[in-house]
Amino acid sequence: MLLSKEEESMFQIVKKDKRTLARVGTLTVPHGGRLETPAFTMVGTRAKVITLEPEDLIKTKTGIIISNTYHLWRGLGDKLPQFKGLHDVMQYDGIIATDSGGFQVFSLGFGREHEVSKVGFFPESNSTPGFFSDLFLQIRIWLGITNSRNSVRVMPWGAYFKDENYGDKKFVFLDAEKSIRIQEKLGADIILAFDECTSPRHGYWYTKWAMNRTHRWAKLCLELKARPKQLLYGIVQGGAFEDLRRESARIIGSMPFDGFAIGGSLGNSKEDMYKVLEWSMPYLPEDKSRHLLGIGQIRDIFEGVQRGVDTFDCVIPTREARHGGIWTYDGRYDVTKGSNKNIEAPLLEGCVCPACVDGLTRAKLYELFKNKDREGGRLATLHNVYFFNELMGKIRQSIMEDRFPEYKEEMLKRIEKKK
RNA sequence: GCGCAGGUGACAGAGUGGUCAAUUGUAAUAGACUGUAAAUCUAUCGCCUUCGGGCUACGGAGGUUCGAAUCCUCCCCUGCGCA
Repeated sequence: MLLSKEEESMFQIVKKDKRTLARVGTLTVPHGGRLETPAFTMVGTRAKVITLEPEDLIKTKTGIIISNTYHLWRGLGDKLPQFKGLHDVMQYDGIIATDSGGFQVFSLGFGREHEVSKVGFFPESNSTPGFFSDLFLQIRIWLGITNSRNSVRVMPWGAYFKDENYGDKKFVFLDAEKSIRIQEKLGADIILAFDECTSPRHGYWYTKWAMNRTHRWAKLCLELKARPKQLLYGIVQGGAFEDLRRESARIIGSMPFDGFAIGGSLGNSKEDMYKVLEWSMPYLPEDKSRHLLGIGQIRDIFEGVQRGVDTFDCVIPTREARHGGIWTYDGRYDVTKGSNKNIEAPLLEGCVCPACVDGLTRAKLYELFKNKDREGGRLATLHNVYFFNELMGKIRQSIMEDRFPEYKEEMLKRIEKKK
């Protein structure tokens, strides 16, 4: 499909909020898909949003999905060359992105060793490692001496992942080139540069060195990318250190990527995370879309939009659904709690998600969860996914109507008032 | 009536002289989940507590022993088999 002149720019700003950096935009990808932003990306790591069927994606108004290079690559093994492409496999016409595998460098590596998520919360650890501690760590990694939980070894040229099927003996290797080649084969509309996501517990120096690797790899990804029909996004790193974040955003932001993602360790608190956004955003071209990787809680979505984020992705709506967490405009509740046993009401009053419209009640969903019926997880996922998509629509609408800050305040008050 | 086999915390089911308030699983309750090692994980789960400990507990009643859920006696109950 040929793009008209006005569609040449892959991202178009439709409306800018006057009081914040929030904006409504349209993201167009080469295969023809279109997305109104701000939008939430559902996570379908292994080419499937867990529990959902193709028709469910349409029913939940899901406009964009992100799959994962590492998991698909490992999962497909030697069947990768025969892979028909994500749109085919998922039977999905919306926009599909693939993460590069850079997050697994962290999640399977120091995420496990440090037992943290990328937004860490450990107020007790007030001291960050110093230069020599970081140097020592860097040398240990290169020598392959890390905690046994850590199954990744990052080298200057790429990352080695322990192959769990072969004990500790065998490693598989992923680098910028391989990640790009796999992502081209997977055939998403948007692909991401291969990066190294660091841990919130890494010190300044290690974070800086990792950031420099990410920058080198970013340049490589740009040079190696062959397919014009895929958009390539660069990833800003730099942990929660202001000068690193600014440097990374400046360097990545000046490269000719089609869009930009903010990744990474986002610090030790929500405040850190919001600061990271504030430090990075000024260096990212305004006319390119900005994605906040792996972020997801309702408050974070509002704070992100306020600071200029266009797209988010997170497992929260889908994973929490499978665990019984039901999202509503009055916060989240756990449908597996006994208090739901006799509540003959929709999951959310007035909800028009496919599950609620079908007559699902809290009591019925409670029962499905108690019976360990997988249908429970599916129905809860339908609801949450619809809810998140609907919420993003309301956010877009509030920006269009110049009342985003008020809407944010009202929503956060409602959503966080509980308990 | 005789012969076996049993009776353990909400349930299932370990334990057969001390380290047992009693393994484990389920249920229950609470919590967590942020580019999916996750349809998962954690905590609590007899009563009281100044968190040191105290008290009541393994069908019931006695007994042996320094010490019993564990051994003995009697009783009650359940299942299977034979009458």
